[in-house]
Amino acid sequence: MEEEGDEEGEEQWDQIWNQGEQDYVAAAGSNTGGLDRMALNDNKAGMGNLDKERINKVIYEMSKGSKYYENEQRKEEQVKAKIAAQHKQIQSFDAREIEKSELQADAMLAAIEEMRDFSRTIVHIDMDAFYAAVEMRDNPSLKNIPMAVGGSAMLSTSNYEARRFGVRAAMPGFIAKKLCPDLVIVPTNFDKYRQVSKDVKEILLQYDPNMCPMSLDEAYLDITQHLAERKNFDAEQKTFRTADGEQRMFGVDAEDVVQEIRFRIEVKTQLTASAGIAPNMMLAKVCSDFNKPNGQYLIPFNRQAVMDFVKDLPVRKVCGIGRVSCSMLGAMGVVTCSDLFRKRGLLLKLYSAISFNYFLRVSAGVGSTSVQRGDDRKSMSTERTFAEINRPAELFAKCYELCEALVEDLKKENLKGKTITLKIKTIKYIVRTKAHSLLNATQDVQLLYSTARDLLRTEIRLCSPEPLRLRLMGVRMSNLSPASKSSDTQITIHQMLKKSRGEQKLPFGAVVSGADRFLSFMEQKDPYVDEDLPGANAFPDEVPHTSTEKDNTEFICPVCDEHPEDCVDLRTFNEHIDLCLFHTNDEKKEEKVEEKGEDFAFKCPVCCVVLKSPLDSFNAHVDACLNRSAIKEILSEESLSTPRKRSSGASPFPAKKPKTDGRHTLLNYFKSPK
DNA sequence: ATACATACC
DNA sequence: GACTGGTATGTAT
Repeated sequence: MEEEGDEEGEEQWDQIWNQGEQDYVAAAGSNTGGLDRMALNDNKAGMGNLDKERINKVIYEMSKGSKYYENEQRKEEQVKAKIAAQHKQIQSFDAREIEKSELQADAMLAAIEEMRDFSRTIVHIDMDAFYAAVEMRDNPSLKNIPMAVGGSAMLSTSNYEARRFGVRAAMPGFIAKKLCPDLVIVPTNFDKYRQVSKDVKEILLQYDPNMCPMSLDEAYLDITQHLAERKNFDAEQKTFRTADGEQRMFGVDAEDVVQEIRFRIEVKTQLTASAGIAPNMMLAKVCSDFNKPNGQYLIPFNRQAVMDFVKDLPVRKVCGIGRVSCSMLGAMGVVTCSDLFRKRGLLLKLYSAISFNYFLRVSAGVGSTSVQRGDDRKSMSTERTFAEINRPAELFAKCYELCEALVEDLKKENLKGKTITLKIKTIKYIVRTKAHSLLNATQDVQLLYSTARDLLRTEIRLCSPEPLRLRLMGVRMSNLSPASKSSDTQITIHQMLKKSRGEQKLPFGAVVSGADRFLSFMEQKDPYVDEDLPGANAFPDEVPHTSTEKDNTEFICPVCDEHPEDCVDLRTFNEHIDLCLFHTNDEKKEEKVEEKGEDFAFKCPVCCVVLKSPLDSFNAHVDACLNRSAIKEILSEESLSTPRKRSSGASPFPAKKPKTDGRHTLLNYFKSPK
């Protein structure tokens, strides 16, 4: 959407259009402690009346010294280092090789020129300050006051009143409040935006059935076909009226069509949109920003017009060239698109073929003319920011929560995936990702979790004995494929378990969690009972948890995969996990893997069922047995309030305690806390 | 294949 | 005090 993080105000760029370089220089640390990336980002449009000095100072004052700011400094250093490395590389070139590269670049440019295409009319539609506009529409009292949509942690967008104060999308609410104490922050209402977006799309589809929405508030259209058909339209087909019945007839040119589209959007939604019309998507996108808000701009469909447009266009305006690329390019004197051409010899030597080709295309004003939307998603993920979590038990529980959420989403789209990626962000804002690919794609929570859990466990161990202190965790599934049904290996396990179930001691003990948010998990049906299969309900949920079973409640450690007998309550169990993390390493896991050769019938150490299945399936089974209850149990309020400590004892297990009688189940433990 | 960075909304 | 969440892709190893 146009209120994206690196974007800004929407007065015409007239002033800035021809002074990119100045802007770049001016951006460097004024009042921001020298940290360019902290500064208000105004490189895409003029923010004429803004007191940038003051705004940057406020942002800096609010941020300096924070963990966030320190991380930004770190990243800034990295970028500087990259620029320095680039500089060094540049110095190692001699003029002759640059000339040679220029010739090579010219050959590539000729090929690009060959592909230049003016046959398509591409339109980019972009709703103005979308979320804010919707909120203002539905609550007129917000209309003439500075307002933003989002929360105190982060804003999604702001209205134009607020932008005058420097309040913008991707700015934390508390800083925005500092910049503009009267700012009203309205919580996001996505359902509403989705509905409005749907209304807009309905209109757009009439001009291009293959229209490509990029988000709730923007879309690309190829109206070539419509323009051709429109020649035969009668007056009525080009006539639309306002709610008041006022009529308006539109012409047959691209600009007329876009006027019509924008008119219809406004009539239908009471919201304004801006639009760009150009021979390709790259240019159309830039154009839609040019006369924003509530305006449109067309680039004539000939080479000269395109080259004129691109000549002084700051590279930062181009979709795909962000803050960092802009800095890197700026460091070698590339600010406008024509600079990309001037420096093509150098760029060819510095950048990869992909990047260089992209730069050349940009310099020539050539972009994609095909608005086909790639309908195959590549990945799906869930991530959450939270107040610091550092205790392993809570980290594992959070991980499980995310896996559950992700699987729910996967199932909505009937997808399964092979590669699982765990993402963590420490309280210092350092982000790490760890990935592991399975042999087969899955959409099974237990299998997903068992993998994510291993990745998390490794991270916890890696920083041991220090706790892993996180502010965010995320789980992603990639390598996706459609989830066909019965071929899933999990089914095999389901069936096996069901077969043997009657003879087995039930694998799961009574499960109780003090945390409300896990109650639903506790109540959910046994994941190993597949209702779609006959006999699936032979053991309804209520039955397994007999009093006998409860008496056999076991605490399963997510680290060592054992259920130490002496863990009779959550406190001792937590101590066990901590010790376990401290004392064990991945050797144990390696051993286990070796044990499991091909074609090896293996007895689940938890539920005693003998399984003969692929390693991943077996692991899934064991992990399910191990974790179904354990992860939840350890999250009680009691456990959370237990001070975190690691004893230095040699044994990974807590001191042995006498086994309690049947009444000392987790359930009872919580019903009558000590 | 994995890790990390960049970019966009 | 306090700085998102989801997806794609490029780059390096």
